[in-house]
Amino acid sequence: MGRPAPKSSRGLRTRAALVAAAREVFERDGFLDARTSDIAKAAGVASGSFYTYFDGKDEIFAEVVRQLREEMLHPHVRERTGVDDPRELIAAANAEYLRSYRRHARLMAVLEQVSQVDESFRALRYERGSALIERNAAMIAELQRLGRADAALDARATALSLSAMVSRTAYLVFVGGEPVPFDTLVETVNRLWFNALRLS
Amino acid sequence: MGRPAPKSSRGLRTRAALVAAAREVFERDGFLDARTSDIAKAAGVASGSFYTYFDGKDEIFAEVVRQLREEMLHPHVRERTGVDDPRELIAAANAEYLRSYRRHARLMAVLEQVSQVDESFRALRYERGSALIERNAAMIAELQRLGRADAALDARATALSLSAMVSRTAYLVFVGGEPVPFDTLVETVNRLWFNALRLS
Amino acid sequence: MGRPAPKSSRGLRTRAALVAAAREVFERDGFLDARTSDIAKAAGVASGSFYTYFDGKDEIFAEVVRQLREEMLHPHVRERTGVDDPRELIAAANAEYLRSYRRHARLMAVLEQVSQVDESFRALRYERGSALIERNAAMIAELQRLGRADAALDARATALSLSAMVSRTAYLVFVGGEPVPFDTLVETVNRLWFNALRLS
Amino acid sequence: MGRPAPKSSRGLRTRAALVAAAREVFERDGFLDARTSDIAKAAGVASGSFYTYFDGKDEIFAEVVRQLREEMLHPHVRERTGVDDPRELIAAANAEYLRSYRRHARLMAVLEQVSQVDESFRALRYERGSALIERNAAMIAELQRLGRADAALDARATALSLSAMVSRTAYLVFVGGEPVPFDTLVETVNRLWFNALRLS
DNA sequence: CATGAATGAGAGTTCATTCAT
DNA sequence: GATGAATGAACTCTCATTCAT
Repeated sequence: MGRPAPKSSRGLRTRAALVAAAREVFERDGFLDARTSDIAKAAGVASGSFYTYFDGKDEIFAEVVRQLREEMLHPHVRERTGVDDPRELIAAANAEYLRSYRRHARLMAVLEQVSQVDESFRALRYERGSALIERNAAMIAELQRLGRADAALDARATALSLSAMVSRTAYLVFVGGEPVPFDTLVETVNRLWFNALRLS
Repeated sequence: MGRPAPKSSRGLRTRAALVAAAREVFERDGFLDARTSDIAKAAGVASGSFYTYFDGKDEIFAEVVRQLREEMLHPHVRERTGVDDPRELIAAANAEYLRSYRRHARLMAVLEQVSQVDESFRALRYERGSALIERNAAMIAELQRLGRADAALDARATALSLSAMVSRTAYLVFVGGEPVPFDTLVETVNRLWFNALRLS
Repeated sequence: MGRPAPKSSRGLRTRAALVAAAREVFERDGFLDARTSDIAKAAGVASGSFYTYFDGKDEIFAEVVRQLREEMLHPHVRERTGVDDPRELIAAANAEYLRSYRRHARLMAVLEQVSQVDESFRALRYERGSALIERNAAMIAELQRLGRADAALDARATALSLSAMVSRTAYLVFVGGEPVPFDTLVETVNRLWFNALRLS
Repeated sequence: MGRPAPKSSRGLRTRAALVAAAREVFERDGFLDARTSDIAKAAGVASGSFYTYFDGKDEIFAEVVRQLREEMLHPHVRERTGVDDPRELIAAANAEYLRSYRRHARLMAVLEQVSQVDESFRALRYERGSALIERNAAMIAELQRLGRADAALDARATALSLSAMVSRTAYLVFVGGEPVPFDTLVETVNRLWFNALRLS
């Protein structure tokens, strides 16, 4: 699956140029209207060269998303070990997520579009991929066990709902243009989490 | 814009058959893969007859959505005058919305898809359509004024976020197949609203 | 399988024009070099109209071959009941086949080409399709039983070989241009059959 | 025409590897579906290296066929001098041909395919190549002159037909899978020759 | 001599929309 | 009003061949 990786540095450069061009084209045109030939042109290569590295639009989009994930996860998120106040943890995660979303809003919009169209990209969305929900559910359950969160809530349904709330609101604001200032958004979302969980 | 409404009863019947067929086809194939010729075939008319009544796929989809809104709003929602306990009001609205969503899940999925693709359908979604957000925001502000809801929350951002939470979670469960029992979903969502607002 | 049959007489005409055009194009260009767009153009219709009636080159070629078979089998072959001298029967069948082959030489050449390329057209060749071999084998076995043909021959292998001889020689002469006069060809082939079988 | 023969032993090795690889690829994929890049890959060289030795697919195929002819003709055929019973000569030639055909069935199938597609390869086939037909015709004429073969037959047409019979039947059995045991095939073909010629 | 990336013309196919009957 | 055939622009993907390194 997928074309063989380039063996020369020239190939490496061309491939990278294609991915960068794809990102631009996807952001500009959306997934459906993007044409492989436009990506090739934007990368400054012949249309056929696209197929030296990718099997089609899906493949290169997957690569773009892979890069996006790196950019959204790497920075600070996991490195925040040592923090054990759940409020701080949640607040930091939300803020980080919203900052990332804002930075990559156009691409997130495309990802959202693709998720609706292509089953296989569903998993890449915030609320589902990578067991984020499960991790949050576990955290909530633990807080409930410690008597620090509302015990009447179903941990998993709560994790799902609150995560959905953050990602969806981010979409409505950064992509949909709902007029909410960034700081207000972060504060509101955080406070809603705390209140919702009845975090002591 | 739009084709003239049919005058004969035969024309009325054909038009209705097309709309019903469109709904089936959209539910089965999604918006993008639905072909006008398939809709015509499903309605038992010639492909050309489609254009006697509609200008294209968008037009007939708009009609289907118009019907959907009728079905989702009419029943009991607005008629629930006289109730003034905010908890009951919110709980009833959420439950009703989730029930509707479940009933029309396939079409809601298509609507979601279309929203991503076609700018002009964005407005039809739950969180924005018909000033629902604004009404919720007003309600929240009123509760805050009465000292019955967390005064620290931004009313509009809160209305937006909580509405987004409900609709997005509905999507994840009813369309995406997230395994959450219906009653758990309703209870969780309601409780999250109450907690989030600190409804006294 | 296959596109729906035309429902109007106009459609019938267009379909027929496409088949006729296909025959010309196949005879002129061979199967591999024939383009569906050329067939459409030769039929005087838009390139897309081709697909109103056929799924692709294979489909229309199959239709051309179907017509060819009609033309090659109908005329006199089966109607020659009442003849029971095996020599006459064989001679008549060979002569008829060779006459047909000569008449349709160009198309037979294309059919030969396609048989080499596409598994699914193999069966259309003379030596295999339609149990011709089996019928000949049965005839040979019967003659052997009556003591009128060389009993030492394997009936089926003989039928296969002699049929192959006729069709292949026809190909070499009518398509390949081997310089053998028609009458010489018929006489030689007949005499070879008689001798080979030792028909008394 | 054709690229210059390699001078270094390294070049010699590469060229030989390409020819061997070509043979495998042709047998596996047929002529039309074989890609020069696959041949290069199978030979363990870069795709561009192919063109150091050959001008294209046709060229290397010609080389493969040249090798095939060597293998099919060299062994015993010509060395059988001293035999002058025509029956033995014919029987030996047929048996040898059929044995060779069976051994190289896959490649013969490809050769057959190519003959249909490429004019310039027609001449390589059994029935025409290298004056075999003419030699057979001369032999038949001689036998007729000696009164040992049916004088009523046209010598050349007969040579053509009987040769065609053998090669075509071989194709049908070894490539087409017609169920005829090898020994039955040889015996039948031989006896058909003898009978057909009325060899005394 | 070997490498492997780059090229780009070209063919098949789809389907929304029109319109003569 | 209904029919259904006709249209044709648009886009993807392949692969033999070249050539700079």
